[in-house]
Amino acid sequence: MGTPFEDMAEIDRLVHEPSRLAITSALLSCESADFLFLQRITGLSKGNLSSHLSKLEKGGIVTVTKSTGGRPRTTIGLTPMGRDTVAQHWERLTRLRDAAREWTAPGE
Amino acid sequence: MGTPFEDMAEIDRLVHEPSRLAITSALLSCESADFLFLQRITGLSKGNLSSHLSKLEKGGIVTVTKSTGGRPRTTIGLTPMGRDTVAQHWERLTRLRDAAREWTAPGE
DNA sequence: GAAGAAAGGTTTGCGGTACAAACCGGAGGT
DNA sequence: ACCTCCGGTTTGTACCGCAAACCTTTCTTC
Repeated sequence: MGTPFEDMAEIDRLVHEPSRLAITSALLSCESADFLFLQRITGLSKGNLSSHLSKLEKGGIVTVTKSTGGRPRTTIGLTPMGRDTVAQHWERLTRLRDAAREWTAPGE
Repeated sequence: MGTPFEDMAEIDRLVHEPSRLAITSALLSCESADFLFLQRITGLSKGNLSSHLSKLEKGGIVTVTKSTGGRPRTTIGLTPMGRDTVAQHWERLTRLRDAAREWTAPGE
């Protein structure tokens, strides 16, 4: 690991994207949530939420399971790896902010 | 303002982009920095740093001033508005993380 | 039991963006 | 005078997010 500033280059853009950061952060504190609930708290349209979830699923961050029988119902949860990834992401961001707080330009 | 989750929709993507978040956060704690210094701490290529700075300048976040006479030298600093924008950005991010920490899914 | 409305998602089209790599202009060395 | 290298800018391409159109399966109502 380099400085927090350099580290931003390695940031996971899959998670960093604002809507997905909201989704994954919401999922951090619960086992799972259903589609409509996520839609409500993020304010995203069905279409965009769906496409964000597909990307997160493809990236191994979340699992998306659809109920069979009755009205369709989709439940979303973080994978163990996803949980790690999101946690690490927040760590990096926090380190960056803290570094910015403490730091003054060298050579000045 | 809505919930921290909804708020992510309003996040300023100009500042949120990882490289630019590194740049602007670095600038938060100093009056100004020169091009090469920013390049060094962020690890960006000249080309990309330059293009990020142009976007930040166009968005009114930073000022970019070039020295005349002698070797070219470019100095970058946050505008007052830029300083506000970046600070607000961090506030939003912090609120999101804190919300994710405290929150458990309602109705479950 | 058939038609229509509607919930629950998916796909598509397009405008915008980041990054790598080519390019450029002028100062210093020789 | 030439060459080279520092300090940036421009360009070209591949990807990405968003809105809006589209699909599919379930309820409702007669």
